[in-house]
Formats: sequence, structure tokens, C-alpha cells
Amino acid sequence: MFLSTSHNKIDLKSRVSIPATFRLNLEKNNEQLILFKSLQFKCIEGTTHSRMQMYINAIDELDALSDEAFVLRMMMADSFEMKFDTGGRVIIPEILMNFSGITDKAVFMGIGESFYIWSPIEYENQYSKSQKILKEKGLPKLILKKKSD
Amino acid sequence: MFLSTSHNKIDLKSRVSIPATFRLNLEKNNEQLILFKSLQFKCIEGTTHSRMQMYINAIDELDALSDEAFVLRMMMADSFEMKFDTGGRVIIPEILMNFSGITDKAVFMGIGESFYIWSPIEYENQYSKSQKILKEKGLPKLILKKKSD
DNA sequence: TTGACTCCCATAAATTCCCATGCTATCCCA
DNA sequence: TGGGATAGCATGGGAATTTATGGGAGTCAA
Repeated sequence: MFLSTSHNKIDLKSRVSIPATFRLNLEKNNEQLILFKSLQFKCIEGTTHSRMQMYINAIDELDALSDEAFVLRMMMADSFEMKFDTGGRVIIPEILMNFSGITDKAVFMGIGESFYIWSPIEYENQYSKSQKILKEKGLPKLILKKKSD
Repeated sequence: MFLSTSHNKIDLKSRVSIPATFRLNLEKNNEQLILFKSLQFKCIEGTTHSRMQMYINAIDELDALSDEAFVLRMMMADSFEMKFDTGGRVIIPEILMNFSGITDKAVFMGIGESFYIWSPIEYENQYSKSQKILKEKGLPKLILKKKSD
């Protein structure tokens, strides 16, 4: 599980340290890290190899000609398997840097099964947006219990 | 798993480098590379020998006289087993070059279990098409849970 | 002998690997 | 309890390896 937020620097070689907690989480489960363009936000999304495999399997389940399958395939095209150096860093692909607007600093935000990587500006925007919603609408009602089938 | 996108050049001898990540993926699983005409798009599709075997098996499952079986057999007819030179390149068969409209540059696009090879123009078209669908229709509804049998 | 193809070597740029540093949090023992 | 030792983390830089690509020598067939 990926939790908490941290701000890391990106060096001249496009390297960033993946927060140690995230890395240990991956190691513990013997998982590889995949980074991809978020379909929803202007940010990079990170997740495990096996979770990505689930999406890939979903493609086969869909009508191959459908828009859903089409969009999912494109998502794979914008996904990258990361490898760590001895210091626990990865090199963020240029495509993802450009897409997310990240240049020299990145904000890692764990959200459970995956995590987001934002540019500091975009992160601030999203954060204050969430605060605003919270003020206006209050806490969302959480449905923690599974609906009965 | 084939992921990510890369733009490679085709030289005067019709040789292209298969992206290293794709090649390593094949080597690791001791797989041979098959290229064939995409049934859906104006591009070349690449996949493993064993996945191709799955298609072949699927033909037997279908009604031998059905349109599906017919189309799949045609796909087999335009399939080629590739061999790499010492630099990790292959020679793309002329039939596939003509079909896909590829001349001197190719875009390799990993989509999970297989990958596409596009001409740069065709790639741009498809990519912007996917962005448009995403904008209009939003996120695809993913079915990540297995259907109960 | 021309053309098509294979095999091998060459190279520049990109990428990976490895070692080094400073900082911070933690631990241990007097 | 305080202060030094220790370990782990984020970061920097340079060396070594890979990658993508170009080109030549040898081979086979018509």
C-alpha cells in the first residue's frame, strides 16, 4: 500500500529518489514499478507490475474494437517499466516529464494501490481544490462495507 | 509485457532496431518474435510465438466456415517469424512495409501482450484519436474483478 | 557479375552502474 | 539525559556498458 506525501528533487539526469517507503513496499512484495500518464490528471501515476497486468488482461476481455480497449492500449503505450539504481532512484522518461509539467521537483503522493507524481504547482492546485470541496461539501460518506452481491 | 513507445529509424537495407525493452522481454521468456498485418489498423502487429499459437488454437474452436475463422486464417498467411542480427535489428518484410505505409521511420508502441508498428503519420492520427475519445467519453470503465463463472 | 542477403565490426549517444557525500533520524551506553 | 556512533536516505558525479545506427566483407543464386 502506498501512503503519505513527499517532495523530492530531480537532478540534471532526470533522476528522482522514489520515497523509501514506496520502494520497500515494492521490494517486500517482489514487484516492479510501472509509471504511466494518468488518464485523469496532469500527473504521472505509479503502480505495480501486477496491477498493470490486470489492466492488460482487461483489454482482452473487452470488445477489441471498442473505444475502451483503444484508450487502454494507448495507456500501455505511455507506460514505462522502471528500474532502480543502487540509490533507489529511477529516471523519469521525458514523455512523462513533459506531460506532467515536472521539471526539477516532484511531489509523491501515495493513494493506496498506486501513487501520483505531481509538479509542485499542480500539486498545490489539486490540494487546495480538495480543501475547498471539503469545506463546501463536508466529508464524503464512505462506504467501507462491500455491497452484498 | 510490452510497454512504452519509441521512434526508430529504418536504414537503406530495411533494417530496424526492435526497442531493447521489447527484445529483452522476448529473450527473458525465450520467445520468438512474430510480425503480422494488424486486422484492425493500418499497422504491423508484433507478438510472441506462443501468443500466435493461441490465435491458431482459437481458429479450431470456431466454426470452420465462419467469417471469424476465415479472417484469422488470412492473418496467419501474412505472418512472419523474425530473426535478429547481432545488433538487435530485424528486416521488415516488404509486404508489411507496404501494408503499413512505413518507409524510413517506424513508431513502436507497446500495448501489453503485443505491440504495434506504425508509420509516424498513422501513429499521430491514432494517438490524437485516442486523446479525443478520452476527452469526450472520459475514463474507460475497467473490469478488474474477474467475472464469477 | 549483379543483386539480394547474411554476418561481422565500428561508433556516437544514451543509459546504467558504481562510488562518494551530506543530512537526518535512531540507537546505545556512560 | 546527553552526546557520539550508526544506519539509512536523498543526492551528486564519473566510469562503464548498451543501444541505435552505419557500413563493409563474404556468400549464394540467377
